[in-house]
Amino acid sequence: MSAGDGRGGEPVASMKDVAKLAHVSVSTVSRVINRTIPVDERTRLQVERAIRKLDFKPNLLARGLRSKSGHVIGMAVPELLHPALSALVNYVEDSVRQAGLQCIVGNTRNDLEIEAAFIESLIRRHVDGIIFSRVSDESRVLRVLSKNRVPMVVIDRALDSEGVPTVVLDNYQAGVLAAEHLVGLGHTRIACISGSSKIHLARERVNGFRDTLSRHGLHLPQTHLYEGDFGFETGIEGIRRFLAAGIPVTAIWAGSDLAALGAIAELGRRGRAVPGDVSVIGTDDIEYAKISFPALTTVRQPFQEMCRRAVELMMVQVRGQRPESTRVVLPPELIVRESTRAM
Amino acid sequence: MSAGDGRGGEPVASMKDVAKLAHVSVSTVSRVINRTIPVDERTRLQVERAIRKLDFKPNLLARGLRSKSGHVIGMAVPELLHPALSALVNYVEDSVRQAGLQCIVGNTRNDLEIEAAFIESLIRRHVDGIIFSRVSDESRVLRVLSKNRVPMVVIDRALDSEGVPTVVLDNYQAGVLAAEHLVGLGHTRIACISGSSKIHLARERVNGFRDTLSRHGLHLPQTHLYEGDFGFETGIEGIRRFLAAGIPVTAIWAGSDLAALGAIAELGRRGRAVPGDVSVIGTDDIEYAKISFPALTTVRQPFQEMCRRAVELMMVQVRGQRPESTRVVLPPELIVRESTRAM
DNA sequence: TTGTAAGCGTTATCAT
DNA sequence: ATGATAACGCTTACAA
Repeated sequence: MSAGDGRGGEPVASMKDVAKLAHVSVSTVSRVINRTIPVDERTRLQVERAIRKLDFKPNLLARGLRSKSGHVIGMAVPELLHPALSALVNYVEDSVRQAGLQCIVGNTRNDLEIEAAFIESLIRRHVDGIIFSRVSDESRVLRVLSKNRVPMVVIDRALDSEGVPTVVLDNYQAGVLAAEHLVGLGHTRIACISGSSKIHLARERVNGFRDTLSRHGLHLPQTHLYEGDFGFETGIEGIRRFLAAGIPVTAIWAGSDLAALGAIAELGRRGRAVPGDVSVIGTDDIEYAKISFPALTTVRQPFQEMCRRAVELMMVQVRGQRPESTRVVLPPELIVRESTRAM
Repeated sequence: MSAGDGRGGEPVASMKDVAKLAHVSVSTVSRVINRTIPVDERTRLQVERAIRKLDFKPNLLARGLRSKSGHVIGMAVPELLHPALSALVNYVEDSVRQAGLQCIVGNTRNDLEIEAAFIESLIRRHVDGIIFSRVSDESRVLRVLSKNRVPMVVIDRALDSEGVPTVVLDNYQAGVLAAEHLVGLGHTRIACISGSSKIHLARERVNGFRDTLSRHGLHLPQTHLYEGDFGFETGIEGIRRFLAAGIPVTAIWAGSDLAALGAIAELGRRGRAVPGDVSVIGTDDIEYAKISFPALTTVRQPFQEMCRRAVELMMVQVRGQRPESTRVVLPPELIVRESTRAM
């Protein structure tokens, strides 16, 4: 209510103000800031003094409008509370920041409407690029892409169609690693809790797992394979099924750490100790894997590297170049902790 | 290399193109889009047809430049992999989206340099507002605030200084709830693993805890209080100290769920069952509290509500109003799961 | 080396 | 109800 109450402070200096104070033209100020064209030492110092004096900060909106790059990218994930996906956001943000840009992140909540609206907004905002995780609907994304030609990279879940640069895990190899670990520990009664076989990535993983068991003379019958999703509940449900069917497993591979954790919890509640009675190995290596008890043995997805490569792939496009490879496949890694044990 | 190889597609329609196609002026197009001034039914239809035909999308950069609102806010958190903080991002993003804006999120990594650079960028970008979590350095933030007068809200860790709108947990009450739960279960040998007493919020929590124990005729000696941080390792270290000192506790309150989980893991490795031998209660109610085994009893921090209120507090300022209350204090809630048990 | 001026795509203030 | 036209703050030919 008193004087000086209103917000606003000093009314934000613009290049014009700086120019006036330094007795030069705005273009000279621009040159000093962007170091694009050599400027006389003396005038440069003058301009820099004026900038400091006015605490001038270039307006990124104006710059973006003019030079067609706002130095922002968009990142869409289907779920922000999921530890694997927040890891993705974390590492993408890191790489993006190192490249000098910022990240608009959107949680699409696995909702096509929200996803579409978010992408639409990003395009209106003329972001430099978009990084996607787990796209829910291929066609929609591709339509957006073809219309607007905004640099785009898909991470973690590949689109089958070519042309959209993609970073994925070698999912078959993930299955191989899990199977070899369990077999190496002497297990023979082995089961698998997986994502839906409709999802390419889930199929690949199971194939690698099954093939490797076969190579060791072991069989993975359909009864020993529970297909749910990659969530915690799926782990619980998988154990319930196996127990209800009286299947005497001593080792289980889960297609996600969350499912593995669900399995461990349910086994515990049913009086089975992990790894005493049953060994459990997960997939992903989310943060919780380290801090759970028993700490989770898992097939690690190199999230950090995946994100680094995705951002790299995007920046190449931003610079107007064609990416060398349009599909980056990264190897998984076995991380042995406490939840698996020799028979 | 073939023709049509270059990127760009059709060269993005602008309002001018729409105006030309609809045989009207750009101002009319603007009016149709913003419904700010009544427009003749017939011309409106014409314009709308042209918009559809050209797949015109207003350029948010230009709009932001002109109307001084880019419909973006910035959100800074010190750590994106921490489940409590990714919860914050999740819920803030949700509320912000519902308000029709988007979120630029930055992980400041507890690094003052990064934090300062991020905030600086947000200001250059003329974001509508900034939401902070766990500010590392008060003075710096306040300086930025006073210079630029950008709407700002601090969440989760209050600044002591008045004037910066803040949303916090009633930390004293959190301690009260934890103590009452443990006392109600019949425990008398009670310890506490807390954050540094230098942090106001940690002190408050311990005060609530200690006062409540006193009210029940119990004492919390300094030996039964381990001060670390809010991380997993702190839980481990706390247990080690208690065990090394031969302190026979039967119940522990940890100042974060992460520390509680660390405590449970270390107890397990030392052969103590939870809740069989020792009851453990945490603070926060992160996602992992539900899915750990045993599921974690905890004092819940209402993250969703906190974020909703924070965004609300910010939007009020964005609209140029003064917030009614400059400090919102939300009550914690006791969530009983499996990790605590009666003596 | 420096200045002038024309945009970038909007919104907002005038007239008409 | 509609149309010129001037900003918004910056970059960038083009001149000087």
